[in-house]
Amino acid sequence: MTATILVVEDELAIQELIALNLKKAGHLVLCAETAEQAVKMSNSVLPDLVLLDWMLPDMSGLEFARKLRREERTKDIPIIMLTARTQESDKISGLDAGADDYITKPFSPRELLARIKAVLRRRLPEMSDEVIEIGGLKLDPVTHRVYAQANDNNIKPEKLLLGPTEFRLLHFLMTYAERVHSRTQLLNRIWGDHVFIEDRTVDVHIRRLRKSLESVGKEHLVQTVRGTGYRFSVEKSEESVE
Amino acid sequence: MTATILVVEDELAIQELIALNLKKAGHLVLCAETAEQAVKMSNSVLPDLVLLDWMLPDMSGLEFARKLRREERTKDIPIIMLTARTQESDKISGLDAGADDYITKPFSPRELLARIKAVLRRRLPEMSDEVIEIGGLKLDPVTHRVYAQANDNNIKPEKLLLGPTEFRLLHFLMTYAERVHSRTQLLNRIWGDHVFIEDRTVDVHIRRLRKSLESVGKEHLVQTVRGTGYRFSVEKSEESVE
DNA sequence: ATAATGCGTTACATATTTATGACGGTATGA
DNA sequence: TCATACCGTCATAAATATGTAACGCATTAT
Repeated sequence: MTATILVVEDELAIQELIALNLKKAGHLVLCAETAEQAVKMSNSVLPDLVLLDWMLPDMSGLEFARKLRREERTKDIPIIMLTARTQESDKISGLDAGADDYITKPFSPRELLARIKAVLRRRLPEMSDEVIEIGGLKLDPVTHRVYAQANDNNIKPEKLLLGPTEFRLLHFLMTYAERVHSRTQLLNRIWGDHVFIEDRTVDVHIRRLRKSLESVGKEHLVQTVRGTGYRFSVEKSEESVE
Repeated sequence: MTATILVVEDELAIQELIALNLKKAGHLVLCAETAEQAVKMSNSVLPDLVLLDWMLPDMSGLEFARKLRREERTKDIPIIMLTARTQESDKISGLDAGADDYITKPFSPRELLARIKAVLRRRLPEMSDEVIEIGGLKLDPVTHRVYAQANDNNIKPEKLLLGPTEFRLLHFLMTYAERVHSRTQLLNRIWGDHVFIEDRTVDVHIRRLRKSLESVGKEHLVQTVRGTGYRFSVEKSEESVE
């Protein structure tokens, strides 16, 4: 549940307060007072979510939201609007601009965190800390552990040891199970978007992940789709008969 | 859960009503009509939680809340704000200066109690005075002592000597056993939010904690999760099956 | 069939992250 | 006031994770 959150708010008292609460919840917080700052900031570090004040000195929050939505790199970032008003019309146009949710001031930190969690779960499921269980594998983001249910049904689940990258990789693949991801997609989502890394590196990490899975006989879950990429799938791919 | 609650409310009828309900729920209640009174009161008896009316005759609730947050002794006290529904919400500039929650009047006693309970549990779960016992370790918040049950079953439990920080660290980790915490999270929750302390310092305290645990052969309970943080866990993080 | 492409696998140098012991400063208490 | 306990930081060692290149096999295209 640790996300990078960009807070765009001109009232410093509020900004600080929000930042405080977000940090305490374990998020990484970036702050900006103006849309201009926010743009710069999001250019260097791509946030996972943007908390956006409705009224900003230089550009309206609405406008900034549109800008985010227009650009390829940022168009998928969830946005939560902060507004002091309660008028229905604001709600409409805020959501229109592509905001995922909006909160009217004043709001409690609890409400804020709840909304953030909800939005993240909706837009970036791999960031929510829910346990994922597929194909006899159980991955728990909170305890950071992966268990494999023994194939020969019965008996204790075995614990799986993974390096940091392999853990994220598996988490991502399991979150979007059955879907094929190109190496580039995996690099962007798991390594980050600014990195310059060889596509082939993904192969190696897939290899390492598989090796760990082999120790519990689950290597068939990570499948290669030739010419396309990789996939986590419960169904066996090709080789049927043995 | 018995807590000392300071109620700051100038309308006596409401104050009394609240006090009545809180007492009935087993809390110890302090009442103040003005911020000035409230300050005096909190100087003599440190409350566990403050119920604060938004509008006060001498000082705004907002200001009082800030004052509480500023001072070392009171900065961690949870605050719940009371606001009248009739007040224009956009006059309330932003979050309640660090309020943990807020309730709009009129509210039901049941709602009030529920929020109080939630805030207390959320804000200081590791402050509840319950003895925690996991993995052969027994930590008693009241006596501020930690005992280790000897591994080679039966024989007297050994007492464990810990510094203040190590005690809080262990208390926190045991409270949220099995969960992984990043260094930043640990700093925020155990040291406090405003602190400017190196992440690496956590390592050192973990080291000191482990050293103490070694003396009773329990050091395996505090585990490193590379790239993420630390965890208190009963399960060994090493290999599982052979 | 042969070439071209894609993938799996391994080895390895490098980078990153943790562990640890030492040090100076501060608070605490006798 | 002196002694002790604690704390935060640093330097260095140790551990382990990471990205690449290289090579060989498998699959696909020509």
